[in-house]
Amino acid sequence: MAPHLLSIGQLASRTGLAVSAIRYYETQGLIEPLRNAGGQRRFMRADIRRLSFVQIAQQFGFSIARIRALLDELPQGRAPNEKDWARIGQVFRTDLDRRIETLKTLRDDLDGCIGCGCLSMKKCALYNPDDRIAAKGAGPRYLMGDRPD
Amino acid sequence: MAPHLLSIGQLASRTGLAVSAIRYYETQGLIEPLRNAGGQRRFMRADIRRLSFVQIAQQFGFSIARIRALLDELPQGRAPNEKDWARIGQVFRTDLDRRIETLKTLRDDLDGCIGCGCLSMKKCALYNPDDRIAAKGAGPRYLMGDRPD
DNA sequence: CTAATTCCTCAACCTAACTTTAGATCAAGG
DNA sequence: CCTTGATCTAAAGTTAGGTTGAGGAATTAG
Repeated sequence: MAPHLLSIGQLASRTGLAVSAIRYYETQGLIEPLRNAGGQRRFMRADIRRLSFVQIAQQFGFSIARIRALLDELPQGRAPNEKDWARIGQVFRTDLDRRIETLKTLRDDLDGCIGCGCLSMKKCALYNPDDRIAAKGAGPRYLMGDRPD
Repeated sequence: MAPHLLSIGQLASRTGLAVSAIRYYETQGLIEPLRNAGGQRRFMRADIRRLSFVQIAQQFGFSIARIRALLDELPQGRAPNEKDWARIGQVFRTDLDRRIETLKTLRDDLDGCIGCGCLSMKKCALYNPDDRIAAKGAGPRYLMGDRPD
């Protein structure tokens, strides 16, 4: 085997991924291995980093589709350099900040609720959280079940 | 219909849930409606709050199984009071705090990475995150694909 | 009383992210 | 050359959290 090419099993042990997962990622367009004469997949060393990136992104809660979009921004011809990866890191950063803020707001709302008995009263911040769940469409207007009238 | 009992359609419009979702929640043990003579479900008003709680808990990212466990702590005979709900609120609070901390750690690690070119270098905090992903078993030791030697 | 709703159950389908299985082929060691 | 282990494809199975549809019964409005 060409010294710089890896079989799927070798890539699996280098990344910690299951062989089946790597094949699945190929169907999802996250990697595009070469094939040898016998039809077996042959991966470049850069694919190790690429799949490692996939795993990190998944820890961050990104979907396969979103990860593919990020990977599509990497250069095609050359191996990605530090700046390429750093630019993607910035996307993570922004996303994490947003998620932390969301959770903090939720927690703070909840704090008010615990203090004031919100979970059964009419005025709590979770009571009419239109802004937070607006994206979900015509959801419940009065989450804890009390009526407006 | 008894004045204090609700049909599944009424409960659906009061909670914003789909009728099918309410039936599903019953199969999952989140609610146990009565049945009328004709075999149709009849819900108590307290179930409005119960299902509203389910929706809030889902916003918090809790699984059905975990929500069922929380609901199981509510009193059986009487309608839950403020203290009952507040005790559960405390569980949310603890969980949220833990998740915020996790995300912050991840973000701070990432900040170091962006600053130092981590995403392609050998020493970044994401490089060997055993502590963070230990629970996942024998995962990759060197996430970004560089070898230890 | 009749028609229109609503509700019933059961089974099948859906997305995401994979794993498992079956049967066949490829590659490498002795 | 032969055996063993790795790989191949395609299809089906898995878990979570539901939705959809078929065929039939109950309720409600007029």
